Order: sequence, then structure tokens, then C-alpha cells
Amino acid sequence: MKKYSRQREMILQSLRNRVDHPTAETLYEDIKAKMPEIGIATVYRNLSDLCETGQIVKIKSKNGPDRFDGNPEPHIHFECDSCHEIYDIYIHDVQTKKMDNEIQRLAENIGAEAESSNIWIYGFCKKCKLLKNINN
Amino acid sequence: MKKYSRQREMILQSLRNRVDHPTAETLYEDIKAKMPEIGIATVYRNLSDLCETGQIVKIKSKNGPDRFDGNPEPHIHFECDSCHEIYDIYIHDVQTKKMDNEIQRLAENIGAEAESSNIWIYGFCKKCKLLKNINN
DNA sequence: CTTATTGCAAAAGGTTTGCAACCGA
DNA sequence: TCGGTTGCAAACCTTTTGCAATAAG
Repeated sequence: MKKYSRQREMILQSLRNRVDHPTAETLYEDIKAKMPEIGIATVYRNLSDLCETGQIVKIKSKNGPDRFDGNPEPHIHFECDSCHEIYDIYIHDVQTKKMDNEIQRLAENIGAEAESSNIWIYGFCKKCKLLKNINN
Repeated sequence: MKKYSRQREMILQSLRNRVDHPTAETLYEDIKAKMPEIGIATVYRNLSDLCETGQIVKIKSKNGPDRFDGNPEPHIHFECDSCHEIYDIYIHDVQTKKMDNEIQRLAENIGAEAESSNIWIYGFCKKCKLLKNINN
């Protein structure tokens, strides 16, 4: 049976209050400011728990440590090839539904049953695109 | 200036000869059978090089070590939530082009410039779907 | 009182790096 | 010969685990 934990609540709220996709380490440093006794193992353990219950999502970036997303609603991630920042891309419901159908169909092509999907787009973010243009 | 290396060639060919998505370790064990002197560091170094030149692709599975794909052509990966096997899903050219346009458009929504994309589908593969149905 | 959760430190797992020897051009 | 590449071992970074102490129900 799961019990309430001050730490777990703090981790969930800290992640939800952010718009970026922090690593466990970043989140740990953040939380330590308000809760100095917390240990990194507690952060990892609770992030795992929260993923299992679907309250948050673990995302694997192209390189570096895993990142976490406080928004479990399906959306698309854009990762910049230059600064490695990750941005969210939301699409409207009709488009989501259309995409879901398409994904289900694609899975059926190999006899599988799709449950969820994950779309990543890579390229140059606004900032890095600009910088690239200036330098050329 | 890059030089030819027997090891790099062997790594590339070994990966291309497979239809699955091996880890660096698996590839290393495989190659050691024919080339016992090879070191794991050489495998990692060359896999990185081959990724940089776009000859192969590194893929991040949901858990466990990174995997490598000898086919750099864009395609979709299906990862089984149960056995964690990764399968390729190919779509035809017209559909690919359509999807490319869509992705370009989505990136523009956040002012970014898309270069490539990566679509993952999760669920139950053929085998595990069957097993699941038997057990219920 | 019972059991989930914590913090710590140590271990594990995967990948990278420093370096002298080696090999390709 | 020159500089890229190798194999080895050690280092590194991220994540997990064992354990006694603590806190929730």
C-alpha cells in the first residue's frame, strides 16, 4: 500500500511547476534548496514511482541523462541539435485522433497492438537557427 | 583525415548484416568471435564515428543500453512494452513525404527548423499480444 | 505496531578517456 | 614518417541497491 510522502509530493510539484524537462540531478538541486535533507536516491526512486503511475513521463534525449516531463498528456518533443534544449509541440485534438488511428494502423502492419507513441523532431530551435544564419 | 580501419569496417558490416538493433556489447561479443583482439572501446568509438557520418543510427530504447541500427533510412520503430524487442516499420514514399511536410510544419509552429524526426510506437508485439490473450 | 519511505554510501551498469603501441597512407 | 586508430585499464557519469533509521497509517 502506498503511503504519503512529503518528498514525493515535493518532487511532483517541483516538476509540474517547470516548463522545461529537467534531469533528476537538476530537480534534486532545486529541491535541496527547500528541503536540504533530501537524498538523490529519493529523487530517483520517486521519479520512477511517478512514471509508473503515469503522473509524469520519462524522456530519453539524444545524449546525456534522462529527462522528466511533468505533463503526461501526449505531445511531441522537439530537440535542438545544437543546444540540445527540448521543446514541447502540441497539436489539436482532431489531429491527435487522426495520428492515433494512423499509428494503430502502422502497428497492425507488423501484427502488433499499439498502446502509445512518441514523436521526436530534431533540428535547429529558433535561437540556434538565428545564430546559424548570422554566422553564415 | 580519416583512415581505413579493419575494425571499423567489421563493425559496420556486422551491424548491416543484422536485422535487429543490437547494443554495443552484443556487437562486441559477435565481432570478438572473428576478431579476438578487438576491444570494447574500439566498438564504442567506431559506433560514434559511424553515427556522426550518418552511416548508422543510434537509438535510445525505453530502458537498458543504447541500441544501433544499420539502416540510416528514416523509418519508424516499434518497441514492445513486454519483451522490449524493437521492430522496424516502413511506410511508402508518398506517406513519408506527407509526414515530412507535416513535421516541417509542426516545427515551424515553434519557430524551429526540422531536420529529421524519430517516431516510436509502443505496445505489444505479435508474440506478446498472443501470450497476453492466452493468459487472460 | 507495521510497513512504506528515507538518506547514506556503496555498487552497478554503460560509456568515455588517457596512453603507449600499432598501422595505414 | 606522420597522424589516425587500437587495446587496455582506469575514470567517469548516471542510476540502482542494501540497510538501518524514520515516518505514515
